[in-house]
Amino acid sequence: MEKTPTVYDVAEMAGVSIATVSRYFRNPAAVRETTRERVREVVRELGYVPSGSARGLAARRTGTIGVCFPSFDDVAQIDARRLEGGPPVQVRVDADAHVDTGSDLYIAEVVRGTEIEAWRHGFAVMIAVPRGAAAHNVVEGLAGRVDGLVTLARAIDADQLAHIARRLPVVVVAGPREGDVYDHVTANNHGGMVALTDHLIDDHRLTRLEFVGGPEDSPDAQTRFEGFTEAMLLAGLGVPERPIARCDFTRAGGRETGRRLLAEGLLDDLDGLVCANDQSALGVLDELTAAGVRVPQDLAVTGFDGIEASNVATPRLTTVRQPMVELGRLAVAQVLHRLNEPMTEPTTRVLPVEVLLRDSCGPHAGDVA
Amino acid sequence: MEKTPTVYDVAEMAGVSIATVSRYFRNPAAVRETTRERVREVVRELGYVPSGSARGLAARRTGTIGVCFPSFDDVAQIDARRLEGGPPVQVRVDADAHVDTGSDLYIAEVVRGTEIEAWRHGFAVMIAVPRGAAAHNVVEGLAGRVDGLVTLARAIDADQLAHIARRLPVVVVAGPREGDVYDHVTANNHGGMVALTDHLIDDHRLTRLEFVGGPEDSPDAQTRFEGFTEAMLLAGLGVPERPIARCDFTRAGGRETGRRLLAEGLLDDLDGLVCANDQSALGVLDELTAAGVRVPQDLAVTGFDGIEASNVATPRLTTVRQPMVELGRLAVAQVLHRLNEPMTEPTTRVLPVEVLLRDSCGPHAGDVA
DNA sequence: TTGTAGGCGTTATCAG
DNA sequence: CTGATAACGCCTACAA
Repeated sequence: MEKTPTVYDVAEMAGVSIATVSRYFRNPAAVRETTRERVREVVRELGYVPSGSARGLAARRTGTIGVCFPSFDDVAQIDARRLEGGPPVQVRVDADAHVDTGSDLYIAEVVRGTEIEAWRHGFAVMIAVPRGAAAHNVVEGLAGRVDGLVTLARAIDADQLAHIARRLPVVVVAGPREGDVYDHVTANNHGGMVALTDHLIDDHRLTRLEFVGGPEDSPDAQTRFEGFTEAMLLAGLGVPERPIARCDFTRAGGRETGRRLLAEGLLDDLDGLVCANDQSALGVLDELTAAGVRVPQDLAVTGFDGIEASNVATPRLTTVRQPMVELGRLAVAQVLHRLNEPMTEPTTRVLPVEVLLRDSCGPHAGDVA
Repeated sequence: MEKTPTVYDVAEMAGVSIATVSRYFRNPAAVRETTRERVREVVRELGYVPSGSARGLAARRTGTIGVCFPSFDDVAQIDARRLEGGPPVQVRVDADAHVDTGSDLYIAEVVRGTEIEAWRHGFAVMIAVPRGAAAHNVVEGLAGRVDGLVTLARAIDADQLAHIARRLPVVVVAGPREGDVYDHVTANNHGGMVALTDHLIDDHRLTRLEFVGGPEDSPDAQTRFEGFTEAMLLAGLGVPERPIARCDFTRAGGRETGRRLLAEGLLDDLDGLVCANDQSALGVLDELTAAGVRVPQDLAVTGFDGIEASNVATPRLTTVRQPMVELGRLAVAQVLHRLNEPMTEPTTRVLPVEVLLRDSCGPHAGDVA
């Protein structure tokens, strides 16, 4: 790289002041056409690119929204994996359908939504995953570089969240928790789970249902469980005190759970397994299929989220679709809103969900339109 | 938000100089324990967060890597879609397995890789999608805010790429093009496609094969086509001049292509369809299945990329897995490397691929280990 | 329409 | 170990 040119270099070479160069970028209409032309020329010539840092400092805003989300990938494993080596092409029979890429579609979609909405408003998006020992630094660095922050549940610890929320608008993508003062954007987890459970009970006549939960500290997982129990209760069925098992929202975790439930014979007199999310449901499905349990004939299985994999799995997974892209969009919209209206009360927006009846809960004559 | 505190506020309240406050963050070891404690206290008290802009300006580096990628979502449609409305829960039978979320798993995985590698080096990642009329501004804004840039193929036009590459390291995730001066990171598209085609020819005895291409301007799609023709040529088979069809790498595009090929009877005396990527292969598969064409019995279909959906589709799609996460990681690693060694020759790194033999090309006795 | 000048909040160098 | 004090590159009244 050549020495990076600045406004001064451009101004000098174009024979104008730095103010004019600045105007050329911020408000071209305020610059005479001929002058504009001259500046344009020099900018090309020099390969000038305005410094975002300088601009951010002077304008007191970065034009960037931060997005923070948790990661389930194993740090140590990342470190270990080599970036190279091996033959250029390897051919193998891939008989096992159970690959876990570690990717999280739900997060990817929400992030995509944030990018879309940010773009619509001329903002950029900065992503960060607080993992490892330096997690706090990651978050602090992010907070210092953005005008507002969107965070998924459990990505930032409560203390630090409180700290940075004093400086910039924070919107949490997940249900609010007790005494929580942030803006929230969430899907109708409760209503979706009630409707899904009702369907299993009313339309499929299933009565012996159990719930496979998510992480203890996930408010969404908790809300879904409550929706499940409420539907059971209202139907006059036995209400489980707690999930029959918990897993970490990953497919691998779902498989592990599936194996355990099978091994312990916990599935023997059960009609259905309602899972807290798709990935774990798919993992459970993997193991059931491998063990010869037929879904949905022997056991119904349902998920939650509506990721693409749930739609192409065999059997296709009945689930509740969250509007993931919209969650991300709305979160950013809310950040932007609060940037303008800082002093209004914290709000919680609940987006509608869609119960998608597919094959893993049984056949559908014409249940619903 | 209260008035944002600065180093000056912290320094004054802690009874130290701003230099010490700065040290507290950059090099805590250089500050006496007792002083450190005092500063820490005030930082908490005030809710102080260092300004990334000011820091970036003073330090002449932002600690951020930019990642630029194309988008296939329709801008007008985005604008139109409402963010709210509708009933809180909707229940419907979802009989059609053919949903296209518009998400691109390939990109999501590459981005995940960039984030991981950036994190390993203490960098943040800023993402941007140049779409719409302001595409140039998006890219320029990004370029001004980062220390280096990773771009996927076709995200940035050649002129602008040349412009910003004068100011910061640029790494392109895709094969190099004629007379191209950037660093590149790519998968072994050619070798992977040759090996896959060889497999179809040698192990399945398929001879009448056609290629479903990608976008005209995709170097990767082009390279894959060349791999295909090379294998055909070496096997002494008829070599198509060009792809039998082209589509835009999306599942919807694949379906459209599938419909056209079916309608025009182009599939009638064919053994197999080699597609340029998974999404389009899945789309083609959707239509074939709907039309009663049995895969692989009537026609073999293969993909390229190795996204998760290819693994759970019915039939499971034979494909070539690109190391997507590694592509992203390596791209960032290369940006970082060039940040230190600016004057070395442009390099192209080709990462190994894996041909995954699954069900969509026919049964595998024990072809390969 | 254009120029002047005073910040914006850090980092980094150099004394002490 | 700590404190002054220049940069750093741009924005934005205010003036001309």
